[in-house]
Amino acid sequence: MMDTMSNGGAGDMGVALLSRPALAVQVADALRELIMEGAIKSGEKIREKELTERFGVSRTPIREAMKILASEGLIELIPNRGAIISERSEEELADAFPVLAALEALAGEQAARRATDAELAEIVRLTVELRASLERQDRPHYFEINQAIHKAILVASRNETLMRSHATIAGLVHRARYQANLTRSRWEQALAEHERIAEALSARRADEVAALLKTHMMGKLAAILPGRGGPAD
Amino acid sequence: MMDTMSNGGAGDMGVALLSRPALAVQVADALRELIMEGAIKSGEKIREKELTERFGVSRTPIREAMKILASEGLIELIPNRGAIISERSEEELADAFPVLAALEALAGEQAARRATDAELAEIVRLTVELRASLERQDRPHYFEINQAIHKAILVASRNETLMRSHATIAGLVHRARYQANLTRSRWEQALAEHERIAEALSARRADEVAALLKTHMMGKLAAILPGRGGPAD
DNA sequence: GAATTGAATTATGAATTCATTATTCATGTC
DNA sequence: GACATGAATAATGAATTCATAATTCAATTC
Repeated sequence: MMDTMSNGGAGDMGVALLSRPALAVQVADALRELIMEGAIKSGEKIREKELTERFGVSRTPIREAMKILASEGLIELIPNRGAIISERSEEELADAFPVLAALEALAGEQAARRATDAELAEIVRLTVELRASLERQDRPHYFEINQAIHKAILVASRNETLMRSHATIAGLVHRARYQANLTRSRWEQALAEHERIAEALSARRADEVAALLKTHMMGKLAAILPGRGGPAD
Repeated sequence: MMDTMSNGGAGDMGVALLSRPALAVQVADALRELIMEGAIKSGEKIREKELTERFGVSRTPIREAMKILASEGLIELIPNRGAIISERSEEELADAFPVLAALEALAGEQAARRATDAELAEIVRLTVELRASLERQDRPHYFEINQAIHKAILVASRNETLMRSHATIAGLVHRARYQANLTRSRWEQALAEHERIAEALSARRADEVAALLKTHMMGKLAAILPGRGGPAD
């Protein structure tokens, strides 16, 4: 027992001696990871006992972790009947994406005003790398760099509250959905949008960055749910 | 014991026979209420034992509730040292408001497209009432109607995810701050903005509603934190 | 043979207990 | 008299135990 997450001695990991996060938080992070990576399928029932065995801790921190994830909307808690991974209906996806788009637009707007020159240069560099990965047809790498760019914009916005909100919504729209439905033409279009975003960011044209990011995100939705993501929705 | 929140017999309240929310959720709601109403001051330390006595339940549901509130950012959990009500620094307020503005702008945009005619009529009616309360110099009533309008727009957006995100951020920027710093001229200006919003909504001019709401919210920030809320950030 | 009822099992909800970490206060030393 | 060290106290973190609700399965009846 106590295999996966030792909370015992002080010199366990060599790092994090000062104020280790509570077990419940560690469990929540681990579970979130599992859910977002799709290791636990949507609609699946979560039994506390299984998690107890998987993580090697008692039910108490597990239950606390479930409360956290439930408040984020990642799982659904049914009284006396345990938790299930929330199914994301098409409707919920169609709801979540505009919110994500609005948050990213704001991130871009604030990043255009607040980012350091070095941060902007890094985003430009990543965008160049993005084109390279498209030309190599390297989807996993494209995907990775794409994530990094969006993350960099968030960070450059210097808005902690914004980052938290974004992380929550992004968690709902988990990434499995992203990679699918990426046709070559959509791929090219997305890259062109990214290049315009990088350019507008470099010129610190805040409003334009915001508009471009919003369009970009809604384009993603349209690629995922054809017929629902149009700008007129 | 078991005074405030009885979870015992089935016929206790007559209502809610089917799947009563777990105690932890009830505690979380009650605590959230207390914090948002300012009954517990910012920066104050929360002792689990006090809450145990106040609510008449054991520490377990209390601790689960605290995890929920912490994940919402309402309180801060320090390992082995309990929780404190998060102080909102001016910086955090200045961060949170643009997020709130972006979310309300999206709500307005979607409401303009999705609201029923009846919902739009109700928002117009509330706006008329808003003017009446200004003319009566009835601040509490103005404040109440104001809240109702923003809520109505959120509901009319028909976006559950958006409503949840908004509620979380709105919780951070709790209402005590609102009522202060409302000069007569700012009051008049805010009302004028509300009337333009109602008009644009009625005409279903989505983009205009979004822009107006964003400006309106940033104006609120400027009234609260002079010198930080300008459109140029 | 199908359906319904009730007992047994299993899982969750909450309380209690145990362990560990902070904090506080007193004592001793410089 | 001030600071440091250590013991006592109190609070949190997690495990265990107890209670209650739901599910399952078998037996009985129609």
